Amino acid sequence: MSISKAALSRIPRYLNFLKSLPEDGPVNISSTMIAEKLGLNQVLVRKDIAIVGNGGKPKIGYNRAELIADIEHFLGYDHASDAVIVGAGNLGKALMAYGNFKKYGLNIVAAFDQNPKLIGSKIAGKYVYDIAKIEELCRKFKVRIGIIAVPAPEAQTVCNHLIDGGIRAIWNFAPINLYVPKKVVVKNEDMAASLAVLSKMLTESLQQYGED
Amino acid sequence: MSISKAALSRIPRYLNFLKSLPEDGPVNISSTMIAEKLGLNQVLVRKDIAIVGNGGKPKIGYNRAELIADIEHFLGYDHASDAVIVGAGNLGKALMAYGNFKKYGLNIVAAFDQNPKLIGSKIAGKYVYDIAKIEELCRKFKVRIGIIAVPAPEAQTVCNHLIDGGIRAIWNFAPINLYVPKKVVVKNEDMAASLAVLSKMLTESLQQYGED
DNA sequence: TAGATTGTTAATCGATTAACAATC
DNA sequence: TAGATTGTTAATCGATTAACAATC
Repeated sequence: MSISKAALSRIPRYLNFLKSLPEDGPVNISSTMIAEKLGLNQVLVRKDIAIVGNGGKPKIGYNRAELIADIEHFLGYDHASDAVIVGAGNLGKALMAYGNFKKYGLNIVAAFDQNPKLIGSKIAGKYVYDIAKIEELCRKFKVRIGIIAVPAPEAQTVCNHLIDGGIRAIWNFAPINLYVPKKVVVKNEDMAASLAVLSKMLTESLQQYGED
Repeated sequence: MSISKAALSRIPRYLNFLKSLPEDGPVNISSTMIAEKLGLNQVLVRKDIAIVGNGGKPKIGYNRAELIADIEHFLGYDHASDAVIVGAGNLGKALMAYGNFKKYGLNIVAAFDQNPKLIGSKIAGKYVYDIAKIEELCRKFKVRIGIIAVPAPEAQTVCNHLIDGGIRAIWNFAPINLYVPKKVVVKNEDMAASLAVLSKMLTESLQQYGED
């Protein structure tokens, strides 16, 4: 069954909500409830759940624990993929320290930086290697995912090295458009885009509800 | 003229691309070129540009400098909005050090943290205040945008304080669903969602192009 | 049985793409 | 003038929502 990016993006929200419910609360949960709490249409929620889980029961709803397990499996949280991160500055550190990635099926195995003061040190339990070793180490450990957390001017160079090392997916935090071969996928974490959307939402809200 | 979130998200990419062109290069640029470089449909690009700019010339294209100015104006990069950031840990620091926000029309005026060691210090030129002062200072300085960069368990509390302080837009980096009044807008920077999309793109690419 | 809820089929809506006229 | 490019109108596509049948 195929799933759209929009639908896919909602799945982790369902999981997050389901996990926030008290352990000793009701065993079952309805799509109506999920939809209401997350501000979504209930049919949409049911359709999304139909893709990831194996169904609920009319009048009963979905078994919460089962649904959690289904979503975690669907999202691959039960078998982590290895990743490397390039750039051990504030952003890189923040990402490594974030810690939740393992929960999200992403296992950061190493970091790279060009700063001699950082090379050889450990951050959040991960070794920081010389950026010159990207290709060699990615190949050696068969890593498929690279996270780019370097300043924009260095991002394309870093990206090229990652690809030379056999990386097939890039999570790009640098505010720049990367050029990659067709078989490499890029997901941009585009702060400027987010900010543009936030600004517009704010402007509309101020118009609709007034300044106070 | 109204603009969709999808279209809005593309606008900063155009700007970024236009600015990456050499200063002493051609004066004009065509939608065809922009579309090709960014991997978009050319009609889409023209429609987007029609919303933000005041037109190009058949056979000539768009004046690059004018288009840059139009986009910057449209995105509000020429009149910054004040914002505060809550959480001066790694992520908060990374966001403050990022520096580009001012370019993007966002002026971070202060940070808040609960850590006594940080309170009173300066990070990237911004004072870190006690988290207890959020409401008071947001009111005083009439700040409308709050950035949440605290751990998930604290996010809702912080959010409530920001709203009490008159904040109307929240940029949320905590992996949690925030509950807010109707007039407050929230933009989630949802890492789990991004990661889910990246994973799926990777899986599809591996299927389509093979493992190597 | 009656009501609540799931799941599916049809309708709607909005965004993207295609076709093409306008024009420098 | 001819060709390239913009800008607009129509067609397509996909996602969301509405209607409703199935069922515990």
